[in-house]
Amino acid sequence: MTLTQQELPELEERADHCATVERPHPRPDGQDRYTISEVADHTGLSVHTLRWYERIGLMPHIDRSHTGQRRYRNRDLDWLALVNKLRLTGMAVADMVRYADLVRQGDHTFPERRALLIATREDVLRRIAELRSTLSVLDFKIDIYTEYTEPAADTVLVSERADATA
Amino acid sequence: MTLTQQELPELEERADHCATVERPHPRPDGQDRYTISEVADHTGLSVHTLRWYERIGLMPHIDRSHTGQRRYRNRDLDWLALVNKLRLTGMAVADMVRYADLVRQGDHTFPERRALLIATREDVLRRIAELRSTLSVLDFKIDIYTEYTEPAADTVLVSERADATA
DNA sequence: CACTTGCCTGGAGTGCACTCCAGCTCCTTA
DNA sequence: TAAGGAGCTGGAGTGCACTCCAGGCAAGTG
Repeated sequence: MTLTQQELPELEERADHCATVERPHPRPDGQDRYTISEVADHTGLSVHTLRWYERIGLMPHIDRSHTGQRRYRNRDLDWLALVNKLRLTGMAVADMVRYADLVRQGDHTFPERRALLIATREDVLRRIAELRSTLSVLDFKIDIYTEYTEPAADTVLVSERADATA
Repeated sequence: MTLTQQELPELEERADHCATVERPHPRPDGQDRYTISEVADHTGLSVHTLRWYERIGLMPHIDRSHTGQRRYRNRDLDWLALVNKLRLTGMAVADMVRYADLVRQGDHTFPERRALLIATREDVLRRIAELRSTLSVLDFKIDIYTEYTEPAADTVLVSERADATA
């Protein structure tokens, strides 16, 4: 409990930071022709995964060099950043492919895209609520274990037992 | 952004609610001998999953009826509630089994259990931060689509284009 | 008594999201 | 020019977390 209160500012700060400070592109537009391994380094995804994303239709068309090697652009990095975020929220890859399809189909899919994002947003809110609830449980149990493993010298030991499920 | 601010109270409320209002046991201690399907209904886990959890060592010993059928107790429901929460945070089943092992080994594992919970807690905080960051991105994109799909009658249409990765 | 329902077991199967492999081309460096 | 390294493809393999199946037992119902 105590810890939850303590951490709130930390969370806010992080969220704001991530929202406003976009990681800049490694190279400016015009000189943005990244190899697959550069993109892997930048995004944290493996080269296997990058090729696989393309196969399943999760990526837009990727430019190729004259020898057929992939050359990613800054907009591809942006797309991958979004995919990465959605992935971390637990969104299924199939749903992301659905969204990619909508983008490919053109501007008339704006309402559908919007609906999909709003549904995702609701889902993210639910997950945050779940996590905060879990955090309370963890703090409760950690407090109990702390009492048992680090009893303060000037404190009378509580006779209460650590709860059965701890 | 606007929406994020708006939702904060909702999140807090939910977290507090889940933390403080424990769902009571369906039956009081002493009359708590639930069949596997009752437990499945209560926890939302399938009977398959419940049996599988037992097989892999994620459950403590479960009582059996004279005919060999499982009879779960209230403390088993409590344990499953914890497992369910940890599962929703993305904790690997193998890690939960590790924790269950520590519980089985007895009180001398208190420090190790505490360390494990603290590590999990850090992980949960990271996930919450990620989700909040994703939320910002979603709100940003939703705002853009809202402008394009529901332009207010008294508002001049902005000429800015929806960003490329939307 | 037959029938249905619920539970039991060990083991096989499923879906997802990667992850790796074999065999190839192309380019650079010694 | 030989060797090494990065990239290419289609397809096979992996690990996780379930999910289902076959075959059987026990209790309740008409």
